[in-house]
Amino acid sequence: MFFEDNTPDLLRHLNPQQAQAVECNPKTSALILAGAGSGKTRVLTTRIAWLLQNQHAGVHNIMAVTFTNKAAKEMQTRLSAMLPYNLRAMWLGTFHGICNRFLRLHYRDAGLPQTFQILDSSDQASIIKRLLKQLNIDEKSLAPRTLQGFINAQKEAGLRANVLDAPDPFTQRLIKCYAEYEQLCQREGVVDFAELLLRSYEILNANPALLAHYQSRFTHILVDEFQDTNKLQYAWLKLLADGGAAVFAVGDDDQSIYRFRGANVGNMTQFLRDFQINQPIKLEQNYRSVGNILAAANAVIQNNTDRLGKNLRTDAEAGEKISFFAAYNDIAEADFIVNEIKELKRENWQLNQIALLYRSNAQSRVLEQALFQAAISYKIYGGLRFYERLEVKHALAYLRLAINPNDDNALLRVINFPPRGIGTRSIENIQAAAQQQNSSLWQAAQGMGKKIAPFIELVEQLRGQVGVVSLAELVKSVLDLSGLIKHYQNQKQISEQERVENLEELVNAATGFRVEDVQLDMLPENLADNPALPVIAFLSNAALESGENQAGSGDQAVQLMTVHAAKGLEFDAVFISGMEEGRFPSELSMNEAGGLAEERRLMYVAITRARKRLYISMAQQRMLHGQMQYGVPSRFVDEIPDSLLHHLSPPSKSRNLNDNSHLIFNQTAPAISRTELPREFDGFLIGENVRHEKFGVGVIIDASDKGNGSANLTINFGAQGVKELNTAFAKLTKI
DNA sequence: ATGCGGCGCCTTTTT
DNA sequence: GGCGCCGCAT
Repeated sequence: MFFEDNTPDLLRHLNPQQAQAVECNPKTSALILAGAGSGKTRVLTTRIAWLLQNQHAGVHNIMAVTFTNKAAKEMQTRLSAMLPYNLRAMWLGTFHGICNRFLRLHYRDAGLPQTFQILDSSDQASIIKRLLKQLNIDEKSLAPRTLQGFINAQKEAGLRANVLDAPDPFTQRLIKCYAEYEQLCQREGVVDFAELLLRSYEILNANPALLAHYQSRFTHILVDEFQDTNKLQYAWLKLLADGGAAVFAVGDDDQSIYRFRGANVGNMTQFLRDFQINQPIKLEQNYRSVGNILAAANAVIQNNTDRLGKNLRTDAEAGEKISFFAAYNDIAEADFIVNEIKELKRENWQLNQIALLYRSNAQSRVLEQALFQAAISYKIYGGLRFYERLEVKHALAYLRLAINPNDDNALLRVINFPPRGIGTRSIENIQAAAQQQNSSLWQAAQGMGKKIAPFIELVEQLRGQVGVVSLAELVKSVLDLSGLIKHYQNQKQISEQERVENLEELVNAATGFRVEDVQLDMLPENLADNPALPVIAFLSNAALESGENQAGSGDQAVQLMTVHAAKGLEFDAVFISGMEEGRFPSELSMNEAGGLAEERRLMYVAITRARKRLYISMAQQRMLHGQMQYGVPSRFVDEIPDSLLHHLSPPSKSRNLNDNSHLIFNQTAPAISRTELPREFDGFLIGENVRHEKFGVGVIIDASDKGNGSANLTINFGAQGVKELNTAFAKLTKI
């Protein structure tokens, strides 16, 4: 199309819309609206290859940004396979990874120590708790979570404490704490996730020469999952592209599910305006799902307004209908899923091609238990990841002290772990001294008593090893000299033995760690002569990539994860569990403006993960957070046309209780039984779903016998409210 | 000064 | 079910 096209091979496997996207004008920006399963990654990587092969750009002119490390790696792998070039000069990584590289390169401009550490969200939470204590603010009057959310939201909007103002005293106090937090982090040389971006943006903005350099270098910026960018990320991109770079943004407004952490779908329309793009290019051909599944996804998402407008189509056959199962309780739901998985296994479906999705991590427990008892191997993604484990964080804290003893957070974490007789009192003394002389805890702790001396000695010893011994040796030293490993070895419980294994695994990770391989996090050249380089790289890697790829994807195991975690993945068979109103959509989202629409997009993401078969299930009763919850089917189930659904009727206990079916009952009884037999009230059970001609579908949450054969039922009809009805008068049908 | 048991409170999604 | 806090025993 442009110039001589010497890459027909590249385009051969693309459909016309994909080819149009890949070959669009290399000098101007473009927005690609790419539906689920429409070949988004292929278009993105082919575009890069096309730019290079047609000499529209050199490798060093390209920056490619993704949100997850997984996506970055995937792109890296595909590009390496596609192209004969060395791609090292290309900046390819996550927003956070790229900004990390940038700040390490320009640490002086950024006003940071070269060895600055990255806080993950739990590190940030503990700093905030410490801060509140220091400021004498009661956690009840200001929840740490609230402050943490406030700080991150402000940073993501590009706002520093000194430009904020508020009329109400509560917000004023938040702003004050934000300012204190900034100081604290600065003093300790630590940087949270949002700070990586904000600081990068600020130094570019404040330094014309620097900005000009990067603007002329990066002539092509490609962005994946553009719908997930927040305002700050967009401003950063816009600043970088302001010298005339062509931005190739790929996204799907229907898959925007990270609004809660600042993602702003509005960036897509903003982008069209700011970069003068007439028409987005739409990829609407779906190559993933069978017809019925796609039809269900389209039907659900159509209930959202303000979409950019896009309808996926497929040439695939209709396939099977979507199975819907309403279980009596969560355990029965898990049993249903396990039985279906067994059946799939018999039909030779690959276990690792089966995914089990849920809205929140807490729902995984029951499913896990059922899978475990059925001896079906499974793999859980998310939840506690490797680098987030307590013992691993302890070990990393020692490592952080080894390169920066002024890291107060790290010091507090391990000064008395394993226990070495430094109690709350001593720590308070150190903190007071530090505050008085405006120094770090480490400095204040010098010469403060004989209990503390061995700890100081220990840290000094570790510091002396940095750059002298290998990274793996250093980690081993940490475990041995600190007594961490011995501490856990002395514990009797099996769970503690697992911690020993994790620590050993950490040594393995350090042994296998190659600084050169961290190309994705891209450590800059000016660090090369710093003896702490491997340690810094290792720690950055741990913070930015908290072990998300540790799962052996090749293993034959059912994949368990939240719907969020499933984005970007696909499976032959998918189970969406816990489809109850209030769980999915989550009732917490209902109070927020636009919350329901976001939940619906989440449902859209969940449905479109499935290639061939989709199951949707719910539990009328569920034990969650130690409380019994009663649920009716999610509204999202109602939004799927009935013609696409296949209702699998649950084994109805109430119907069978009076005949001799107790044998069947025993047979289907959950392996882990939680309650005795449910009691009947005029044929109804607590937790059962019923339909009332006026109030619609509800769930029985309480009942009492009237003595004359009828019963009073308390029924929750959701939006229609809670009603008390007598079975003798009300027309109720079970469903 | 530390360790441990009991009690009350919260509870979504993640780079 | 998990976590922080408190009070008591060591």
